[in-house]
This record gives sequence, C-alpha cells and structure tokens, in this order.
Amino acid sequence: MSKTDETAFETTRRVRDTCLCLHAQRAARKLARRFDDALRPVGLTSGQFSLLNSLNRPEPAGMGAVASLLGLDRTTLTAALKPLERRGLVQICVDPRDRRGRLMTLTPAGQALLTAATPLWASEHALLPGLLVEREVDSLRRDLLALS
Amino acid sequence: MSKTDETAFETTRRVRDTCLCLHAQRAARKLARRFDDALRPVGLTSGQFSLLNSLNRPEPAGMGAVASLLGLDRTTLTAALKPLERRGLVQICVDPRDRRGRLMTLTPAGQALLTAATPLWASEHALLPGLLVEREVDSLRRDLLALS
DNA sequence: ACTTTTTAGATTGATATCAACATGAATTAG
DNA sequence: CTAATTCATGTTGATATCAATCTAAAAAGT
Repeated sequence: MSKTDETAFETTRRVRDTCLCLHAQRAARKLARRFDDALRPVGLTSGQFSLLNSLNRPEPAGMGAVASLLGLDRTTLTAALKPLERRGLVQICVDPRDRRGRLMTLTPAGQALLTAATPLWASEHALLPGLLVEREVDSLRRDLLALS
Repeated sequence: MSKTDETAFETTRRVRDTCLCLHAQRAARKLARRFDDALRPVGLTSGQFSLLNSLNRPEPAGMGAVASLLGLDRTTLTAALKPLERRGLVQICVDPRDRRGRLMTLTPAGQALLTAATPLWASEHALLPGLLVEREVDSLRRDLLALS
C-alpha cells in the first residue's frame, strides 16, 4: 500500500469518526426506528406522531409555520400530510384570510389517535436518558453515538 | 376552551419541546441540507459522501458492515448504491469466499471524487462548533436545537 | 448426504426528503 | 390602477428510508 493510500485512509477514518452530520443522521435513524416500533400499535410512524402533535393547537396552523417547526421542507410537509388526510386524521382547508395559505386541523379521530399515542411515546422516551453519558467537550458527539 | 383541551395542548407542548427523537430528526435534516449545499459543487449529497467515505478502506467492504456503520437498513444501502454505481463511483461484485455476499469498492473515479469532496466537508464542518453552546444536563437537546 | 435453519442481499410498496419548476394570490412600484 | 414582485403552496422527479417478503447460499442438525 502506498503512503498516499495510507493518508487517504487516515483522512477517511477521521471524517467517519468526527463528522457531526453522519453522527446526527445515524442517531436520527436509530431513534426513528425505535419510536416507529413503539408507535406501531397505533399505526403511526415517529414522524407522523411529531406532525400530529404539532398540529394539536388552539388555532389551526399554517403550513409554513409547521414546516419550520419540524425543520422540514414545505414540499415534504405537503407530501407527509397526504397519508394522514387519507386516514381522516387531519383536515386541510384554504385560509379564508389569505387564499394562498392552507390551514391544517386535527379531526376528532386525529385527536383521539394522538391521545392514544402519547403514552407510548412517553414510555419509550423515558428509556432514552439511560443511554446518555456524562457531559463535557465532545459530549454531543458522544451522545449521538450513544443513541446509535 | 375546555379544561381537557388545555391539558391536551399542554401535553403537546411538552412533547414538542422535549422529544429527543424530534430534536434529532430536525437537527439531522438541517445538517443534511447544510452539507448537501456544501457538497453540491462535486455533485454529492451528504449521505452519498458518508457512503463513499465509508467505502474507502484497504479491503473491500461487505454490505452488512457498511449498513451497520452508517446505521441504516441493508435495503436502504442497496438502494443508495445504485446512483453511485450508475455514475461509476463504486463497483459491486460477488464475494468469491461467500457467494451470498457482495463486496463494494471505490473506483478510481470514486476515489478522486471523494478526494475532491473532503475539503468541502472540512470547511463546512469547521463552522459547526461555533453553533454549539456550553454543556450540562439538557445540553444534548440544546445542542440539537442549536444545530436546527 | 439431507433437511432445517440461518444469513446476505434483492425486490416491492409505502412513505419521506428535497430541488427545480409552476401556479395563483397578495403586495408593492410606478 | 395596472405591472412587477414577492409569497404560500403544489407538482414532478430523483433519491432515501424501512417493513415485508423473496431467493439463494452457507451452516447446523440428524
């Protein structure tokens, strides 16, 4: 193996071990699977639970606000709503005060499902702190790793 | 508004503010977008960069090992390889010692692209520590939030 | 040797994700 | 009061993600 190759492999190892983006993706995937499992009894994915939850407010929410709350693209939100709308959990209507906008509301069925799902979320979430370690300089990365 | 509704909204707020899964998804999405932007000049997404990087090793890697390293499903890895294989960055062949297995190798083009991409990754990654705050009990969540 | 089980991946189908582009409504410039 | 601009969202196309199911190969049990 040439010296150049060794350097390349060394760089690769450094990227692999330090990249916060990779650590975050990995932790996010594993957490999603974990909560997907926990929420399977009520037929929701972790993402759908977060979405339903974010729609549970006194006043109907607009798409932009929810997309930004969840940190996802507006078009991703549009797509994510479709299965929920099909299942009658969410209702979407034109904002009468600005006809470009849409307002999303939980239906009673959506409310009920969210209520059923929340305890499942809570028990699963209660398990997580046990995975985390002490804190210091590189602790975010260690935490993301611990969750993986 | 009924007392019940208020309780429901309160619960929702608590879930939204504390859920580590949501925080992780959000941070992961934002980080992915950030690195997608940084790597656009070389035509790679953040995920493709991580994958190419994880394939850069002395010995060809098997799918199971790489999937587990990246924390993703084996079937997701199968799918993720296709665009890279089409572009001639990765080569996949049957493992002669176990004909169920596949061995993945970076092609010279893949090596070259990875070499070109790494400095882009490095400059972007160098910006992240500035987003992070001090550390203590709830620091993971704060960090995920800070990255969002 | 032969059957059973386990293991490695691939395929399919549903959903998630975003970029690029398109549409239509409100706002602003002139 | 029209024309240009900005804004909120939708559509399309590519890729990502995983569960469920399938196939084929290796390993284990008899």
